[in-house]
Amino acid sequence: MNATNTSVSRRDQILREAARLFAERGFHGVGVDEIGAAVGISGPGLYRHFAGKDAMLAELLVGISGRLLTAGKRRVVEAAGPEAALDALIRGHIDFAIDDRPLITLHDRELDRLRESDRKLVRQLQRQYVEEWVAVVGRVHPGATEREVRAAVHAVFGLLNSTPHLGAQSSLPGRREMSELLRRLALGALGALDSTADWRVTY
Amino acid sequence: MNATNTSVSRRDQILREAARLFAERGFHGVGVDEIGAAVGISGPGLYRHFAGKDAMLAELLVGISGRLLTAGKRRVVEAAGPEAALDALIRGHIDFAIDDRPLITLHDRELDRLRESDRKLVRQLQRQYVEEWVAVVGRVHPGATEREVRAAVHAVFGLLNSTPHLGAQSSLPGRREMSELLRRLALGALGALDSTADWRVTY
DNA sequence: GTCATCAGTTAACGCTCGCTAACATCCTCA
DNA sequence: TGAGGATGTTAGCGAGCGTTAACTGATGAC
Repeated sequence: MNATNTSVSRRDQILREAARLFAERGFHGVGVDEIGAAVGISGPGLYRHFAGKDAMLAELLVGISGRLLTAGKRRVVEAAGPEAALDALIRGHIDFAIDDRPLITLHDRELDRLRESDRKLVRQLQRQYVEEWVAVVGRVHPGATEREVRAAVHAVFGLLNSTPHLGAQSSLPGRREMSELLRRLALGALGALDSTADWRVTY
Repeated sequence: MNATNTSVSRRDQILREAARLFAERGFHGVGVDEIGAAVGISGPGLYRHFAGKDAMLAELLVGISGRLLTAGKRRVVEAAGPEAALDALIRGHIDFAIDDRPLITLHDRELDRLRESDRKLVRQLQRQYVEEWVAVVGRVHPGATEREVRAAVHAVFGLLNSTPHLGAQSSLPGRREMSELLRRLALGALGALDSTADWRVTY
């Protein structure tokens, strides 16, 4: 039992360091020896915990996709109405983006390095997550076409996922301030879905 | 002269295919043989045109960064006022994002694979481009702090650069429609910089 | 007509990488 | 006590990589 606990903790430790390294230098740019060194063991020692380097990436991507979807679904059903659901989706996504920066980075960057079966699974989870958003945004902004909504949702993902790209500079807002700002920006962007015309001629 | 023209054209052809492959499978995930095959020659034949694989990536990243900055500066000085300058920056960035998808992808993904000198150069060009945006956005939305403006500019980059991530699905808007939508979303997001409070209590 | 240059080829080198094999150590528990 | 599983280690393999070397054919200049 204690051995099992130690093992799980080691696994998680490896996954966390692997995610960080993959995000920093790319999947192909990191060797198993480096991952091992990051947790204090040698490269081949990793094979006591994972079938291979691919398996680590697969577990990371399936995990983040699944958690995003699960949390998103829960937040939507618990919300009082569409506006509250949208706000909850935005807040939840921001928490993921800020707290799990490396995973968010990997999530849209290294998907093609997976075996086909894993890639299909991750794609399916991602698609369901997008659909969750599209349904909610479509109800909050009924004037927009579904194609517009779908593109806007992807664009808002890009907006919210921008945090990992700027590495902890001092000239940036703190966590709470950044979270609130991203939320306002996302709501502002989606709010533009309502105005179908008259955007060109203000000046 | 004719030989030089042929050579330049070949160089550009190689750069275009290399950008596409790097964006698809990552810098480390593409071999020189594949790049050569994409333009109809063998791997080592590339060394008649480039010093190495690194040099191709460097030329791509320096090129896109420089062109973004140059076009951005030109658009700002040619604009009638801050609002027009911001709109011109947005339109210009969208054109880059849509027309040079692979380069936009590489631009924020493979920067760390460069030699230090090249990386410094690209970073400097990127920073100047960001400053161009920050100055304009700060004038259009004087109520926001500079930290907010800076984070918002990065977020809008993420929004505008989201196009490359969705690969030409049929359920998406066409080029002109997508361009107009992205512009509205970006303006909507930045518009949220003006409302400092009262965003939480609408429902 | 010859010769230099350009643009390509194939062969091969040295290095790195993911992974396996074989062995060592510790912990647990009957 | 001692057998066995869990978790490491080091050595080494086989493949793939970027790059260089040596060579070949075409083309244009004098």
